[in-house]
Amino acid sequence: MKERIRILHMQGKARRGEICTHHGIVQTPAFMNVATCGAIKGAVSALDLKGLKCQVQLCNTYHLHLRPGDKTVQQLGGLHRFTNWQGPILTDSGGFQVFSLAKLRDIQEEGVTFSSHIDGRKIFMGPEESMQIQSHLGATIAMAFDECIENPAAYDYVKASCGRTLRWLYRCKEELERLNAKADTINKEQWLWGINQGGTYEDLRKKHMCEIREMNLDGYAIGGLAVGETAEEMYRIIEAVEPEMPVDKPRYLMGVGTPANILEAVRRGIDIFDCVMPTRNARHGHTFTMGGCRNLLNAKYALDESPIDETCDCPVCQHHTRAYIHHLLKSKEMLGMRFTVMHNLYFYNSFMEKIRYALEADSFEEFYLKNINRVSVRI
RNA sequence: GGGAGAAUUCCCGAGUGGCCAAAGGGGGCAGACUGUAAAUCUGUUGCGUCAUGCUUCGAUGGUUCGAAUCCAUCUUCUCCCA
Repeated sequence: MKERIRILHMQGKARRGEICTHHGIVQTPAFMNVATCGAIKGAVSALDLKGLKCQVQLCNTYHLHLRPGDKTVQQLGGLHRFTNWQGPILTDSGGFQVFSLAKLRDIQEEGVTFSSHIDGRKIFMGPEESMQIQSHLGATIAMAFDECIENPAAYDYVKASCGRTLRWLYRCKEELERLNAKADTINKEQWLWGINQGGTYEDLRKKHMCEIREMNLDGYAIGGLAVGETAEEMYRIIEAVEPEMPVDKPRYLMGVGTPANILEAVRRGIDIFDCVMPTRNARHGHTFTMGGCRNLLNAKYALDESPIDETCDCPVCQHHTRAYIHHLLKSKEMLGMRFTVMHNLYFYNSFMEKIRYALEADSFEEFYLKNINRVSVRI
């Protein structure tokens, strides 16, 4: 299979590349903006995203299957037409919900039975169901259906789970190939990215990565990180797995993370990320800047007429003050969340852009040293 | 004009002699958040030179070893009958 990422430049393990999809090119390192239910939470539309340097969106299989239903999205022409976002879309497989809905599930070899978080009815999802749903949604990239295990977990459980996730991956690949060949499929070139698991055990991680690498998929993710282990353990696992990852396929670190996590991971060879942090934290007033984080709900901003970040070019920082956004958030006006979400997404997307520029200029290491501590401080 | 009831900490509202600086909720102040959670979670919220100290439950006076709780008077408010 041909390469799925073109590496333009490298500095150490860090890669500057581009992923050429049939919905457009993604310049990497890149951040995927999370639109779980087909919408960025905080009333930010596909139209807005164009002004926020967003390259690619992530939507969720499980959520869209429950509502409005993947068949409905299919009837409406797929996610691109439905949401009017014409760039690349990746759909998460529902595997993470096996983890996050832990109290409502039953995992078997065939698949997982969930209780819907909406009305409690039983939902069965296995590899085939996940692929069928993702095919109906018609995203650019489908993620494999996996089991994400909380860290720390017992070695024997992780080992057995990796075996099952691998068997599920074979089934995912076979099912998606079948679906892509069907006449009525919206996206007949839908890609499949596999997901590495193995908890915090380097040997299981490497073995699993080698096994899924053999399947020659369109991309590879590292999953099951930032779910309980320390940041140092996460970096150690990335370092252990990375040498086993194909160089010509995108490398996706799922669900990560803070700006510092992203810098550390890019430095260890990761290309693409997603995380709810910029959007979720924004809704609670937490905003990101290159100089650190500030919580606009804090009383000290009540009379502050500065923008969120004096150095930021985002649409919000061009027009609105901390005092106004503070008031909107305190009043629980949706506009407040919209503003902080827009700012944070712009921050994440332009943070990735700065990383790309630094890589192109061979100054990534300087960029890393200058910012690794600065971006995390509270201001 | 007659009758009934009520006033509690920033707000609402429990508490009817000691276990009460006073439940619970809201609001305030702060923290958390990593393949989503707008709707969540945590801490804190009379003052203090903080190990048992001080002031506080409409006001004043009283009963009692001890009062937010009982009594008297006053003030304000609500409802009912005229």
